[in-house]
Amino acid sequence: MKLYDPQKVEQHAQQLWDTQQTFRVSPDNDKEKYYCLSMFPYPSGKLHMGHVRNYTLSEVIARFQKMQGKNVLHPIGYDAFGLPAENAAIQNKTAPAKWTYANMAEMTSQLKRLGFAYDWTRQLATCDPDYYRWEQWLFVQLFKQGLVYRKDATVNWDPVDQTVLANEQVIDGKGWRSGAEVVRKTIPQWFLKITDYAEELLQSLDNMPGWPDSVKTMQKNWIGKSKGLELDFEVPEFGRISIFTTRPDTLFGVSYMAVAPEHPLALKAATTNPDLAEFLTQCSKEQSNEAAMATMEKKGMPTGLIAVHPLTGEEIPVWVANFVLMSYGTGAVMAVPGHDERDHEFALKYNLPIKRVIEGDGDIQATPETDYGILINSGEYDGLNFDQAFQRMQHYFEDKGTGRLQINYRLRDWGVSRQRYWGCPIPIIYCDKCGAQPVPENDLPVILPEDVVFDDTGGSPIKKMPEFYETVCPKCHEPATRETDTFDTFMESSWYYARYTCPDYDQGMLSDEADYWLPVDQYIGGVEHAILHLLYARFYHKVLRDQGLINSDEPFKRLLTQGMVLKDGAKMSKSKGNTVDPQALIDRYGADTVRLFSMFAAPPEQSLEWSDEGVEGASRYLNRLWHNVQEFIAQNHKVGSLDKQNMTSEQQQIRYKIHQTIGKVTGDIDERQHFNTAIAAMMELTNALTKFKDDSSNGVALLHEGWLTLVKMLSPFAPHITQVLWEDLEQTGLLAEADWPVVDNSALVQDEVEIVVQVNGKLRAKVKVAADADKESVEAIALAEENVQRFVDGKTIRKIIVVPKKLVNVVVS
RNA sequence: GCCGGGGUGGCGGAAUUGGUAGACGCGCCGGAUUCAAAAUCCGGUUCCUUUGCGGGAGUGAGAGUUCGAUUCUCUCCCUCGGCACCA
Repeated sequence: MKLYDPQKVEQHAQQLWDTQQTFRVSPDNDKEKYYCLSMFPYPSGKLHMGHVRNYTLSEVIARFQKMQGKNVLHPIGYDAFGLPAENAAIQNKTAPAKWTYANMAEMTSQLKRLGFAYDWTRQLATCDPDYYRWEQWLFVQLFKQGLVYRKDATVNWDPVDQTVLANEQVIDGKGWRSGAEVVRKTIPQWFLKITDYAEELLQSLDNMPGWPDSVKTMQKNWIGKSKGLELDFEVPEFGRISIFTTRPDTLFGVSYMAVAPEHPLALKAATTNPDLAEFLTQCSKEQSNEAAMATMEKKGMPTGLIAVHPLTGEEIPVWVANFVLMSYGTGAVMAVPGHDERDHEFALKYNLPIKRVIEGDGDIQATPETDYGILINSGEYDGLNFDQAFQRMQHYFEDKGTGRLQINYRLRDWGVSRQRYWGCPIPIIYCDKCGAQPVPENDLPVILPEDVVFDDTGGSPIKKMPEFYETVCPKCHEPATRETDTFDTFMESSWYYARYTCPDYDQGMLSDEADYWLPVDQYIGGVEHAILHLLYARFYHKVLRDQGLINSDEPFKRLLTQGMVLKDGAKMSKSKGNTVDPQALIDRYGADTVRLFSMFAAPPEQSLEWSDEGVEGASRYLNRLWHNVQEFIAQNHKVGSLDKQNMTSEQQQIRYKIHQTIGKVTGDIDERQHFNTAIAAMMELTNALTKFKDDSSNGVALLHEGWLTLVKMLSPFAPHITQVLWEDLEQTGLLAEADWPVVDNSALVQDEVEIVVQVNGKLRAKVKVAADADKESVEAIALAEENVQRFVDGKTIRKIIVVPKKLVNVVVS
């Protein structure tokens, strides 16, 4: 009998797919298309188990869909720009490009060794000028259409290295290399008007049944639509300032105002107030990310300025507060400590008045009451509820011209400028006379020089390369300066899924083929991308649609968010030293085992706890399968057709098991996407077939059907071993191109079912009844059970609940 | 802090619509095979109690709804992910 040699088996199968170009696809209008995609990897070095898991998930779905007869696009590429390449460049004294290309080559060979069913002809890398030139082209179009603008924004500045730091490079408020205290610095940067699409991005979520509710909720909250009033407050010594509030009903409870440290009012007041100026400097050293803002100590300082309450005429102090965000609303808020948590905390700390203006009987001085209610202490507005008060105030301020209805979004415009080298150059030229000019389309792409040297500060080399940034103005042809910032790498990952449909097209960003394949039918990737990447990609898709490049509204029909791969309860990482190298496992057990284990260990959405023993188990299972099928083949039976009319009870049972498993596995892959239970069901079938010893003609026919069915169903998970078993079972063609098995409902008919008998909800017996037995006879059979009688005897039967084909519950007292 | 997940045997997990808690696998225990070991095969394996049949408890903690709750509701604890310059 043939022995199972994974390395030999896998080489054989991979060679077949390679020479026959099995997974190369082109549009075919005779077949239903299916586009299956995993989030592409950042080429950080070698593959890690998270990659293996991600790509095996899309692999199983892609191969399954192909066996359903669909025209399946399953591509792969590299998200090649990014910070780690620069870090490696500093550390290893190599150019980021060199490091990146070497990593891509390494990872490609690993992906090939895993036998993934990719169309390798469509491979792309985002650092390729043939890719990013179209990103630059799109940016120029958006620039011309006014969807791009430049404004000042905050960055982390390392004053020693004289460089901008990513949030990740700021550790406890200090630069990661220099250790210097990082400060906030404001510099002009480019923005995409994603907020123009906020409403559509929000509305479309209601029409995306293929996305997990959790992701849709996160995006909804991220967009954060809120309806409120924008109100103008007169500040006699400054002018008018606007605030945004969702709670105008609490306007009479305002006891102070607060503005962001970057607010013009704060800056002006600081010019004559050294203490305030010092406070603003302090604020500029605090981290500006949202988590830090929310958890830091709330601090403030009065500006000395007074605002006039628009309804009562009362004078209220204007404070600067470190928790007010310049980037949300107007950068100024009215503070109602009686009915807002944060205002309350601040008022207690600085001894500001707390007023009750919503009915209630708690101690408002001790605890704020944030629920809606009936207005009190609000003059003519007393007795109104939230909606009434909102409307009357809206009308009042609109008539006066000092307030207006305002829909606000928490979502901010997308800042795309990065002061980094290893990214796509922003195609802009600055001219002293003509201002910022887009690079003419004929001059695209602006190519990033790849032969560069990094110094120890980590600053971008192209900022010191006159041969890169010295140019002429495309309008007046006078000497001008090229933009040296590059794009946020989310720009590349926002449209790569579309470029896979036509990766070599050089006449435009996308060809007609895009609309054949798009939208992506199944997208798979880490849950950590639930908001940013997925929101940016959705935005980009709508932009591409509005440019007339594609005709769908959303990029990803169905989304599967996979959990992380853990070892010893922690995320695998080099610094923790708890990584597992998939390559070593492939060398030892083969790709099929690694793939099978990664699918079997946990359902895809959950985190996966690594287990060396579990891999051993997967390998053992494949060995057992191989052995059992080879043993069946070695017996050299003549396989005839099944005589369904004359089956023994055992034969009926094994046939039931085969077809029940087909239903289970198909549903688990297609609908539930719980691949672990699909594998468990196949293991059960393997166990059942192994135990089924029957040399009769029907027995052999059933075993043949069973093993063949199993080989087919396991093929998306373990395509190599099953391809060889398929050949050994004397089947023709490639298993990857075979039809998926279909359930024969006649095999699932059962005359008898087992039902559970409970007394007061506790299991007391199991009985077999006819499948079509009526309620009365089921009750009678259940009550006749000896162990049921023990618990019913001497008590009164209150009622009997019968769930057909499942259970009987006798309620006694 | 805010938003979104997760918590079930010794371990990974199963229970799909409120209906047998622990499928499948790992580990462990016992047996077969072997000169011996590895590998393989067979059997057992939630905990407590019982020779056995059986009984009791049990899904992070506490309450609630229900004939019946791992599943629904509320409060709390722990943990993971995201928070806009990591990708």
